[in-house]
Amino acid sequence: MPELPEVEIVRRGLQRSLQGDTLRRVDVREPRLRWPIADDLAVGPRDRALVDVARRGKYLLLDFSSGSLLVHLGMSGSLRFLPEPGAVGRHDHVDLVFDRGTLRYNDPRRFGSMIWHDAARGPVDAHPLLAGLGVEPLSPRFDGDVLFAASRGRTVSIKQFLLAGGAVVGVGNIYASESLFRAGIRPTVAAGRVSRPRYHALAEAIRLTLTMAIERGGTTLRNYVSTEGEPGYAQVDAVVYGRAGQPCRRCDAPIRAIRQQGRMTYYCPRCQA
DNA sequence: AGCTGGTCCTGATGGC
DNA sequence: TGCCATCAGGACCAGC
Repeated sequence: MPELPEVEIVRRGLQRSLQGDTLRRVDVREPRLRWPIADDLAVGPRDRALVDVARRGKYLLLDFSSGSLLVHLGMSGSLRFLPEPGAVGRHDHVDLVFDRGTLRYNDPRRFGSMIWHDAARGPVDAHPLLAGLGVEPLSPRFDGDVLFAASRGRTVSIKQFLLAGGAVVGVGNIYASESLFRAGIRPTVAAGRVSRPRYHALAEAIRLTLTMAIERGGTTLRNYVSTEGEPGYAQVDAVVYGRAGQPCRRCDAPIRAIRQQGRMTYYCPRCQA
């Protein structure tokens, strides 16, 4: 599934090939995504130039002068840039037709979303879906103090605390396990009971894990992502994720799998005290 | 307010 | 071989 690194790679690809280009038409073949695609999606950005492509958490923000197109890839969404549109395939739900080519949205599970935010309604950062998001993990503002401060008094596990996105965004299920392993923190410990020094280690682990994945992904994936078809690089490189019963790469103890809030978590019972 | 569990959906997987 | 049940997962949301 697209985690933050993949979304960031898509963002860069979009910027490279479509920035400055004019959107002429939106073809919606299947509006039933996480929320039904509204009619204004086809109207708001029409005949406008794509000014910038930004990212907030796992949301892509296609910024036009008239507003922003919010795109979330959900679990199985992907965007492909096609100079020539070609035949429409299964789950190809939306086409954004630019002068230079077509940006095609494909999403088998339809957990993704496409939402138009008109500039007249204020800055896109204030959009309800974005307003409550935590700090960007790759920004200079992100460090252990941010996590420490946000976690005081919280009784949920550190894993759930990370996943919730209120403190830091973009740490999905895979990277939560990976980062906690690197920081030597047990996923089940209450967020409010983790010390400041350990949060500093965790923040570094998160930054490192995500940065490495972006670098790796930049060479592994081309241009536009494809979530389907390509081997998930995150899983290929996983230290603990998906490795239940296999020896810890650091200490050889068998990796343990547990379920937290219905999500799988993997950790080393010896390295993560 | 914080926390839990439900929900959407389809492709992959495994048992029979 | 085919069919059916189960599961995975992002993130919002209702209900306590």
